[in-house]
Amino acid sequence: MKLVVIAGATATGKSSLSVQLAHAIDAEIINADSMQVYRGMDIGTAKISVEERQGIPHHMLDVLDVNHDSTVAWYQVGAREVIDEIHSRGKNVVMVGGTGLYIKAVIDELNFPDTDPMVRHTLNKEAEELGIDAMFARLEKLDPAAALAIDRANLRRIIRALEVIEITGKPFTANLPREESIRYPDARQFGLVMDRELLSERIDERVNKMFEQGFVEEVQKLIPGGLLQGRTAQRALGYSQVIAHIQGELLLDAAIEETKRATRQYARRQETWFSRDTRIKWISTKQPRLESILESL
RNA sequence: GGUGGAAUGGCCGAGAGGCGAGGCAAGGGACUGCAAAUCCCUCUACACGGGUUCAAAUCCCGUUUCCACCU
Repeated sequence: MKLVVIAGATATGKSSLSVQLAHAIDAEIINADSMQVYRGMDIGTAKISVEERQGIPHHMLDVLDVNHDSTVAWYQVGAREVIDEIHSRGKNVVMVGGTGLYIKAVIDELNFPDTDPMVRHTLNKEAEELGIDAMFARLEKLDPAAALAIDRANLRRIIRALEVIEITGKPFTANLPREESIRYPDARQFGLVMDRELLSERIDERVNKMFEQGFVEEVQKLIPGGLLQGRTAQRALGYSQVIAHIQGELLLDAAIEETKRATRQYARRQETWFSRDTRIKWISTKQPRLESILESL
């Protein structure tokens, strides 16, 4: 049974292509977008509508409430279960999305040591009191290899490394596999590319449409559901800007412009991430997408 | 026409004789439980022409443009 991945930056047209592909190879779709997992976050995440899904089952989509946090570890487990379940029914899988880490976590043998809220809480408190330099110094002592890999200014990653060391009693780097071991060696990955200018135009268009379709109202409706309580959902592109607008910190026009800008920057980061994975076969706008994929399967 | 003020990198914006503020945008990059997150790097400007000075974005003179006010 096949596992086909469609990756690439936002607004490159992954979703609609994935439906076509699913039809062509008798597959079901698994979402690999960290924000589209949330129920109710539809307009702002440019989530594919039910009609557009054309009857193809979509998994890992609309599975989390906004007041819960999505994490890679959670996604990894869930997505793998779904993949194996679909395969066991004799169907293929198309995994689509722009969250590179999520895709990698599923396909490759990434293992995420547990997290402990108490440990983390203490570390955060210590960081506040002692400062980031002290935390980095501690990491340097406990795990020099990790300190080398983590930027001294990136508190979030420093704390996670310290957390893992404390929980497992082993250096953070000990948990990382030496060589690439792959969970789904037969997975085929495709990436959609578009030149910056075109992508930029598409992003602007898409964001304008979001606001016309009632993005602000969507956010307003999500707030009673706990949007502001969770850590991840409220930071989503556009959502954080709209929240700022609702709270009177940002004019509507500014929120729109900021969303466009932030989305463009995000697209760049996505390209950087995906460009590292040499297994990805890139498809440009000049090629017939569906055909190109079907040919190389 | 007169008087005064201003002119700084793609944009905003400090500096007021000698180490090229900073922010934003843009570009590049990192990435193993918040990843649409978090973080790193790069981009050498002072309107123009003269002058003073060892040294001028900073002082002086003129030119241009803009803004105020006056007639």
